[in-house]
Amino acid sequence: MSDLKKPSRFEVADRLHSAAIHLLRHARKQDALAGVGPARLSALSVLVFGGPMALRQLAAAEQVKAPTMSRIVAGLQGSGLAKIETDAHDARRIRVTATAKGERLLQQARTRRVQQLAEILSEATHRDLDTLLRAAQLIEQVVKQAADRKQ
Amino acid sequence: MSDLKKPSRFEVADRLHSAAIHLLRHARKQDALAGVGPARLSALSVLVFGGPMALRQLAAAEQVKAPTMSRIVAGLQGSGLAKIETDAHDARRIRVTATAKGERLLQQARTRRVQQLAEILSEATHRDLDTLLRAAQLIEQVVKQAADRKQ
DNA sequence: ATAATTCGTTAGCAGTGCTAAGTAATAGGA
DNA sequence: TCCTATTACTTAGCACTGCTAACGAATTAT
Repeated sequence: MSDLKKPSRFEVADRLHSAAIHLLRHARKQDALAGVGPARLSALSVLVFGGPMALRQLAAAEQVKAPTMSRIVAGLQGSGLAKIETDAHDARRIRVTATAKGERLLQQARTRRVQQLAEILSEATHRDLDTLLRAAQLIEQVVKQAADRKQ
Repeated sequence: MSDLKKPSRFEVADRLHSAAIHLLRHARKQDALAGVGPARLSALSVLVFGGPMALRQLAAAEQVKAPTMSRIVAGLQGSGLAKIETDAHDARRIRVTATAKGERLLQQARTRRVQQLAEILSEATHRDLDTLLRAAQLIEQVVKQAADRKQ
């Protein structure tokens, strides 16, 4: 109960936006250790958890235009983190796949990021953690709903 | 009723990380409309809500190195969104201030961002909003504590 | 007075976003 | 079938954002 005020959606959205930015800035520090930029790391994550896919799909998943993803994939390929094959049914398409090295690197980077955030949460009580967990679940839920509404 | 399980810091960090990424991907779309890059917009926000400050302070607030902030401020100045004065007590320092134009632009961008996220929250109940607001406050708090521990 | 520190800038690199324009392959219609 | 339109990806070139290294100027400490 604590707060008597009923927060407006606008107020919540604004504070949530700010909090998310500040939170991710801390996680970002660890990314430097991976030796791979954030866009490549994020795309690699999609490949590892979503499986091989065409460039256009990958671009859509990352909400980025095709030329941008083309360069990201080229970078991943150059580092040996992903490989490109041509589609058997459509020679225009490519099939991007994470390599074993890519999967290994992603897991390490992911662990570092999460541990960095866990460290930040060291002052949080169990009650706080419960609130944060429920908030994270809510966010995933409403974001998914919003994405579904679009298509 | 919620959950009987006590969430670990690691688990909370992991879900929070994922939620923050997905949330910000939606907000990012609106930022393009401002005609000002995200780093400049964010720095301008600090100036508007935190008042005039030295470059070093601003860099610290944005968790960015001095040369990066130097360029961001130069960009803001070039667009007439901020102005630079010399500090009266210490001639090495500069005093960065948001202009009226900067404040106006920030408020517009802020409104767009907030409306975008508020739309996403359209399905959330008052109870959900309360959870999200408290989570946002907690995040800001622990991030601030982490930043203070460093210096 | 001199040395060390602090503040900000400049230069140069890498990465990431975009649009415009080009190439190659596929799909569709006359 | 052949010609056109569409789709998939790449290339080129721009702007923005992050970094380190190296510099000049001002302040602080010895």
